[in-house]
Amino acid sequence: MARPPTSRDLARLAGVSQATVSRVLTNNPKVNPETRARVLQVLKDANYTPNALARAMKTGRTDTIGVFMTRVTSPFHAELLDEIGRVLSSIGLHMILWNIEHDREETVAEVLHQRLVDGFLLTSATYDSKLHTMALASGTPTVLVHRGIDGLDCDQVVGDNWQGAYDAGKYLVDHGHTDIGLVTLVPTGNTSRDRDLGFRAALADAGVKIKPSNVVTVGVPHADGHAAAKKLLSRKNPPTAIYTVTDLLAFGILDGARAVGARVPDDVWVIGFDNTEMAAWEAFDLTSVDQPTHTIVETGVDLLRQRIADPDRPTEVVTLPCPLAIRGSTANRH
Amino acid sequence: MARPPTSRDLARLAGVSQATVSRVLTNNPKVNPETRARVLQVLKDANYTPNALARAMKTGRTDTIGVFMTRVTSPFHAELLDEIGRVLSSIGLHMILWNIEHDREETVAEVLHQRLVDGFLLTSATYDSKLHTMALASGTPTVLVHRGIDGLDCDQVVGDNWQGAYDAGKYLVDHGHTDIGLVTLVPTGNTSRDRDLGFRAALADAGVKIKPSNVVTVGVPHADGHAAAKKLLSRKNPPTAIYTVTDLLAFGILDGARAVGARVPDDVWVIGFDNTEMAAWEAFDLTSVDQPTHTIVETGVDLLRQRIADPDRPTEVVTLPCPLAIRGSTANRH
DNA sequence: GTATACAATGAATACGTATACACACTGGCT
DNA sequence: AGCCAGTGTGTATACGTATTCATTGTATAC
Repeated sequence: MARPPTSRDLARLAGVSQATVSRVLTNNPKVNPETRARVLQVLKDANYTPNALARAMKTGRTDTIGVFMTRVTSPFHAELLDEIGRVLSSIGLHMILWNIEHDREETVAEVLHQRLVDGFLLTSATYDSKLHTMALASGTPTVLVHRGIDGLDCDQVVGDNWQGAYDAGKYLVDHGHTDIGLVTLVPTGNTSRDRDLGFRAALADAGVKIKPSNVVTVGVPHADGHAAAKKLLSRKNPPTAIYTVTDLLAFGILDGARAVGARVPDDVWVIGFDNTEMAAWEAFDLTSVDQPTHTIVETGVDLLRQRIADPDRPTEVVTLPCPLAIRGSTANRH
Repeated sequence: MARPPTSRDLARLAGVSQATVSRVLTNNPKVNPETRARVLQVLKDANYTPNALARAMKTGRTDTIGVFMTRVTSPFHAELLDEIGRVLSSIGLHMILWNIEHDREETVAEVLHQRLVDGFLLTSATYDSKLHTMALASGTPTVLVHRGIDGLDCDQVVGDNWQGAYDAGKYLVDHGHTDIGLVTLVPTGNTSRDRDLGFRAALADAGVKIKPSNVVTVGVPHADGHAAAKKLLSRKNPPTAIYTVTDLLAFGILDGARAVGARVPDDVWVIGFDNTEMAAWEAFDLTSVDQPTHTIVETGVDLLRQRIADPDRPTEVVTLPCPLAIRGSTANRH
């Protein structure tokens, strides 16, 4: 038991050649039913499992997908990861997870060429990251999910962040808000950019101006939302609504509002983006633009499989609608 | 560029044998410095990375660790996963992540024998799961982190859940509480069991009885904590404090308390377990028993490496203290 | 000047599997 | 009887690397 049995060992046991054992393992039809049955019995008795490495080396397929992600502890990312795991395992694929924050650039570069995985799923493409460029250059099939890059010749599946943000803005304007706060991020990619621009466009289309003092640019953590809300809401004439580009920031904003005694939605409406599970918690009850995580992942994995099967097929960019999920942090005023 | 270059290709380019290239790659001292330099230059020019599969097949080491986990979207689990990723990548190891909920049992069984990884990290050992038994039987080095199994001959690194729970109970009693709610889980493993029993022991030692009606047994989701709090706090004489076995449930309890108009900590104190990052959010400001996640993971990975290096070493069980992190959901009454 | 140690390298092999190829056997057909 | 198509099986090889073994050349010792 020190060394696991090989197909050759079992071939000897079953009185056949190693090739026949291999044929049984790969469901090759050219094998006598009786022989197959006998071999299968031997395999079962020995509790045999083929060595995945040897198989992968021979076939060139590892049945493993590499996933690059950041900030796993962020609620939306955790949900995205969970969904990716669910979809991959449902079709018998393994997942190697790399956290871009933790891994050194050189490590990542190596990984790309090691042929350890059949394809890559990039969830955090940003303008300044070389990751997608390197991944594509490596020749390994690659799909961008959740975050895309304009004009990149690469399969991509993203939510329609611009439209979702636009709808959020329109919703606020339609409900009479004119003094609106925007808590936004320095745009590092399409996602954060569109969630900002779409919102501004909706207000512009409605003739509502955003006061410069109502725009707060922050970092990603919860605490930044908290601070932004305090800043916006402790002024003399605070905005009557605040939109922000992630749920995590929205949670911080709700906390900050509470800290300065502003009631939601009575004093201020709050809208987030991602529609994470937590948005439905009573502590938050947050109106949020929904990301169709399940569909994004399912579509992305499907595109990846297609590209693995045919590396030369034309690239596809899929954009999925992001409908507004309305909850108690906003309320119809009439 | 269709086929990545092999060490043999580069050997030809450098005018040496494949064996010498391999010696350079493995830092074998028995190679002439000049030759080494020349080969290294060629390797660099070709942007070569050794095929990880072939290397793994030859050496028997994949530099990859398999991680089994459940409920990645749960805040504590996400933090645990993040920490595992950080520690593994810091020592150059990859991580294959399997979600026990998603993967079929047969899939898992296969994986255990495929020799795809050098070792396993199990984070969710439960009594009724056959996973740890199967993993150990597979002969692959295995370490249990976060959740352990009593008496199992296997390396384990766990928090001292019993003591942590005891301290939480003692803290409540010491501050004058006598009517105390316990929101608990059906014990599926040591962790949930000890977090229950330790707490009960503290109350028993202090001569405080827990009313049967004050004990609510629930499932894991946030909503269950919410429902439990509503149930406990909408009675005529509600408990003055509620302890529960995870932060996620505690968040639900805080939500439930808010829903029925109970103020925290004025009307009721709340204590959770895990001390997740979210516990510090202002919406929760939750007193919680801290799990030393970083140390748990670091120690666990260290044990795993040691076992990989020497499979016959005696097993170790490491228990780490879980100190109480006090926040605003409890307050000193005098 | 030969024997011996040692350094550096190449040739050959093994890891465990999948598969191209060769071969034997069967049975149906002319 | 001879042929051919088809079926089932074994032999041999390849995937890309690490490593053992053999070989060569060089320096040191007698």
